[in-house]
Amino acid sequence: MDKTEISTRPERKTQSWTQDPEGVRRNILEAARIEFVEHGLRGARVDEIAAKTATSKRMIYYYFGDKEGLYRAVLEAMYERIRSFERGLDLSALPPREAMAKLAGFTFDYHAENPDFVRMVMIENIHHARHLSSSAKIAELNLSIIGVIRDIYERGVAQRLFRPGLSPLDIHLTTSALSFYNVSNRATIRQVFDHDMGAPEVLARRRQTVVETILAMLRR
Amino acid sequence: MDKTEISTRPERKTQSWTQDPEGVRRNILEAARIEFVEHGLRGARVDEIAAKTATSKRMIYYYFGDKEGLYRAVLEAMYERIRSFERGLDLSALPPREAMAKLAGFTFDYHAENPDFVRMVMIENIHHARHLSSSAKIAELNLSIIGVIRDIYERGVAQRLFRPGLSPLDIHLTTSALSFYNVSNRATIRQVFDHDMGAPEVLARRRQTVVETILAMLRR
DNA sequence: GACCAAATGAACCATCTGGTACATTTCAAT
DNA sequence: ATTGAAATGTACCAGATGGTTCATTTGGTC
Repeated sequence: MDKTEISTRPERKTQSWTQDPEGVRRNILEAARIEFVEHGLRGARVDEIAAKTATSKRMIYYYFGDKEGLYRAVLEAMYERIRSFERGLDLSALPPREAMAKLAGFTFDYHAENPDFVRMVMIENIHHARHLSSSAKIAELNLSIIGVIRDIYERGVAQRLFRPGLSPLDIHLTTSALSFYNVSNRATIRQVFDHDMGAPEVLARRRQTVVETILAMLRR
Repeated sequence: MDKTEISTRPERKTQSWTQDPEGVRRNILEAARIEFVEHGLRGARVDEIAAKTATSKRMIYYYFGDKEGLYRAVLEAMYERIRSFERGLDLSALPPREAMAKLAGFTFDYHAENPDFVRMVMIENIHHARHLSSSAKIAELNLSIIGVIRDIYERGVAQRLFRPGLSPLDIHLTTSALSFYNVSNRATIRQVFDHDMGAPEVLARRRQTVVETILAMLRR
């Protein structure tokens, strides 16, 4: 079947393996995540992803269709992951200020601990979020965080702890921005200010400032 | 000199033009900016840049060496541009709170009005800011903004308007984050929350919240 | 144990893309 | 007018890269 006879490989023309579709899928997804996060959609090389895999490039196309299909799969998997973490929070029992501080702290920590997620969101924004279109899961995820914030905020306003007039989205955007930026812009911040936002002490200090800022924003 | 005789072009084998090195340079830079901002470093196509140019691909390599050289040139030009705007501010005459509000407002507006700059910074961060290394101009630029903030902040602390204990960089990072995020993550915010941060009313409202948040952060 | 769809391997290809070779023209100094 | 360096046009290429073709194997089902 080989068109060429000059192969230097041994006589073996066939090979054995065990089937494991789900394992192969996960394995590809993991390798792809690393590559896309590091090099972006266009910068990532399919051959390089395949090389990092326990299987072959053939399998990438078999399971994911094309490069963009693989990218979308990686993106979805990352968004699904964050949801599971968020569910672990139980804020409805805490008083408003404590609840908000805990939520802000969690958001800050999640971003700091998951730079891959942050980079993926950056990359997706560069591409105008065109791969994030028709995913019901994502809508659900984010509606839920808004709901959590609304609950805390309304309790806080009712107790005259928070100033009225803000929208839950305002609060979420502020929290996200202050959590996202340190990670997303870490490289330019280091170059420009010679200040490493990834250093533990720096990060801890920044965390406190961010939480305090959120609370200051809410104060009457 | 043509190796092929099947050209369908007219007999003309030579052509006339006027020399204009600086114009050509600027023209290339402008076309490159558009392409890099839209597609990123790897995504941008040199042929496409050349096509948007009044001249040829040959000139790109003549003036900028290679694709990365061109990218660096675009990046530097954008950083230089923001400096000229910043100089226009005169904040030393204003009282601390007003000065800080004006600075925050300016920062917010500059980001909102220059999404190209924001995208370029995003792209550079994706690449770990490796093209931003040895530029003295950039260091100077950013040192100056820190100096401006320090001046305002120290006056505010001396007048017991601001709480002590913050660093100028803290304040700058907060201002930047709140100005950057709306623009950098506009695409995902729209997809996820069905909320367009680019709409004028939305932007104006957000601007006010951001300025208020900065002031709240500083308040004793 | 025959059979078939799902799963996998290995080589191959068409095209895109950054970069270059070479000839030619402009412009300023002499 | 001459000349040489800077500037420009045209065609071309080598390698990288996304994607495909074709054959083969596995595992379950009857």
